[in-house]
Amino acid sequence: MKKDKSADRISHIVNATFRCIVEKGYANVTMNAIAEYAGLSKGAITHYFKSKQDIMIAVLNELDTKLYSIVHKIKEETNSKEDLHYRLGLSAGFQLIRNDFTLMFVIIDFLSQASNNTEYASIIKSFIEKYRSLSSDGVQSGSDAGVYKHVKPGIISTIVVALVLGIGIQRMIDKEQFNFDEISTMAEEIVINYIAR
Amino acid sequence: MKKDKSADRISHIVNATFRCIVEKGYANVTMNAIAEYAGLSKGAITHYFKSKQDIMIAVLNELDTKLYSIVHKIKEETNSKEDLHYRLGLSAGFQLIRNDFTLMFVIIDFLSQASNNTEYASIIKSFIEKYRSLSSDGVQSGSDAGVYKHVKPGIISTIVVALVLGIGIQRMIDKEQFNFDEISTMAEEIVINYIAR
Amino acid sequence: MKKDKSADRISHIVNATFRCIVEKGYANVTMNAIAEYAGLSKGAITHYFKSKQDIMIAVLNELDTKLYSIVHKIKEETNSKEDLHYRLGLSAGFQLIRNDFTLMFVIIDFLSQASNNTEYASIIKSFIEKYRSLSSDGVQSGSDAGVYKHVKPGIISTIVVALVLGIGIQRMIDKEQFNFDEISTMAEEIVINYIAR
Amino acid sequence: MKKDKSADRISHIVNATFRCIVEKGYANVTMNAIAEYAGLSKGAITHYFKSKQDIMIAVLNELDTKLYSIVHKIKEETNSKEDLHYRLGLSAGFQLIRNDFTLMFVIIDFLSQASNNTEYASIIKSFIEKYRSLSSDGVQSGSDAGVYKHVKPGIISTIVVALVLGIGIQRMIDKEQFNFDEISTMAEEIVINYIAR
DNA sequence: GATGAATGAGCGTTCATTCAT
DNA sequence: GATGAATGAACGCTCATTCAT
Repeated sequence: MKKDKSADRISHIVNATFRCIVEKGYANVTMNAIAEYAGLSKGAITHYFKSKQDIMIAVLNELDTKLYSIVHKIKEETNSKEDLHYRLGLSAGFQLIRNDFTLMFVIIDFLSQASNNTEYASIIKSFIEKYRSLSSDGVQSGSDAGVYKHVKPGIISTIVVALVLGIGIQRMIDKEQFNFDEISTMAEEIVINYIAR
Repeated sequence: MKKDKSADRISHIVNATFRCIVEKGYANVTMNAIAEYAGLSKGAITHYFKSKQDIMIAVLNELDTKLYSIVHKIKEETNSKEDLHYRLGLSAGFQLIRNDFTLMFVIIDFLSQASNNTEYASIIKSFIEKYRSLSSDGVQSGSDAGVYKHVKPGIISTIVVALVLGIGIQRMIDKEQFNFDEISTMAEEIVINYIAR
Repeated sequence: MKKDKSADRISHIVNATFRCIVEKGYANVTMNAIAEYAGLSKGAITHYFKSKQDIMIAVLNELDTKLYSIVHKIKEETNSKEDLHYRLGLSAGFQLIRNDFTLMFVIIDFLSQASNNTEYASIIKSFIEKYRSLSSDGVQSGSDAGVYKHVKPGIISTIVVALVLGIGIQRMIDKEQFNFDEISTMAEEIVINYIAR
Repeated sequence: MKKDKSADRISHIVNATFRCIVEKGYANVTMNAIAEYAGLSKGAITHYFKSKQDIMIAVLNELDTKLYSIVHKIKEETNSKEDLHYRLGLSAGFQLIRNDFTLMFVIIDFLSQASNNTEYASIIKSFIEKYRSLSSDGVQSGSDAGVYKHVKPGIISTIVVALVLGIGIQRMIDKEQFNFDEISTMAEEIVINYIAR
């Protein structure tokens, strides 16, 4: 029971920190701000996490887990042979960043830290790889099922991930004018047009 | 002559700062670090730039200018009707980030700051727009020349930019294993396959 | 109880700063110096005050409060109709700066900052006005009681304050030789000679 | 001839610095600001003065000289036995600060520095003494001439100076509402009422 | 003479971290 | 468990002063 309470607190702090990053940006998140957002004292934060970096890693892992669960859910849903779109995982990715506007901000924030932080780097790398792997598996299965041409799944999946990231970034910059739906639909069409028989 | 010397110093500081960002990441660039990289005293830096942010904006503008000049050069080169690849501007983008490994790091760094810095945001936005516009023009002219299908150039160009950014990011994360050439070639093929008659 | 401890610390810092101003002069008071005088770290100071200016304003307000309480005390004491001296408030002012040698230093220091700091200016103005008002009331009551001639109390009180400030400044400059008692006695005599029936 | 040019430059710099103090306050005067006000380069300033403090001392000396010349002029004018006012030097002092609004600011600025700067202190002291001495002489001569009572001139002159300083300070604080003329007239009346036969 | 580039000490302030209570 | 007082290193920046040109 105590463990659960502790786990709750930890999760509460992680969520507060996530909101903090979304609103202020990674660089402007302070321990004070996290404490404020969490409605706890500064001391309480350091009681559960030994350093700021530890909190950030927990946030990143939480993000990874959240995204993975969505990815996994989609994998389960796309067993129909005809579903070319879902098989690719492109729609899934677009849906992800479409519904949560803040996701790209946080990903880019961590990405920019990753070059000087091996721990961040490896979590991000693993996440990207998991997503590519999902997409790759989908392509392979589509290929095996005869609905896709014979293509290298690893290459296609990289392109799929690139489109999600690249389109997400451009919407980030362009907020108001970006026609997300039209562009994401076209991106899917282009890829499927290439690999579909 | 004196003016030139001053301009040299300014350019020297901007370059030092760029290297600094590449090696340490934006967040870890300090005035002290810039001074060290530039081989000058801290005071000398503030003699030429009134604030750290001013240096950063100069770096970003310099980056913008550099990229634009390459983009412009490519525009001049692609007057042959048959050159489907260059017309799109995809090859150009890939070449850019292929040859300068550090470019993506710096772009992502500034991008992550942009959400809290309108000045950065507008420079980045303008750069992305310039690139999209180049690509868009290429698509339009290809369309007019009858080598491309009738497509919305604005959409295609967004996808082109997305591919360059998204592939660049993945190489950034994957440094050693990423098969940049194979992936970029395939990305081009997919897009051209879609729009070519 | 905890609150009291915090209030103690704040008061401790304010006192340390006051001593600092007395010994070094406003312009030479640094956060480091305040911390040293208070026997705390620099960080501890900013824990209680968000800026140096905030400390200074606290010092000035404390000064104002201290002086006002003396002024008030004197007001209570001067209900005897015959007490021409106390009624004016001149003796009170002289006593004030006579007993605390450092007072004039600090007042002049803040005064010199006031032209560029509206917050200081308004606190000083309010203090001066409170003192003039006390003096003015005394004159008026003396006038009503028939022990003073009919004079404009507002003018007399300004002259009273001027004498306290002007004599205080000259003692400040002249430290050793200044015959404070003889001069202040004569100043009172001159004013009382004018307004007494 | 060269000497004169140099003297001109020095005087030019001193004047620029004086204006600088008036507009910004002593604490905010920088070498850069002086150079700007003087329309010279920073190097030119240090060519004529070896340090910032040296310029300030020159400004203070210039101020002393200016004031002394006015004081001296008045001394010459007040040989008429009947002129009780001028003899005291009170009118002179009031005229001085009445016509040049900025004078009190600068005097207070230097005064606040004086406690930690013996050079400033001695110049200010000497100026105050010169003024007291003038007033004192006037009182003495008035006493000898039989138009004044027998009083201690040293004491009266201190009170005269106190009134000028104290009234000047109050006008400084009160800018808009201060009724300078009425108050200064009354101040004179009070003193003369006391010492006149 | 005159310039302004360059220096570096010192400023106010921020903030992750420690620890007594 | 929980607090927030306290620390001190590091930050961006200012500015009097020096000195090569």
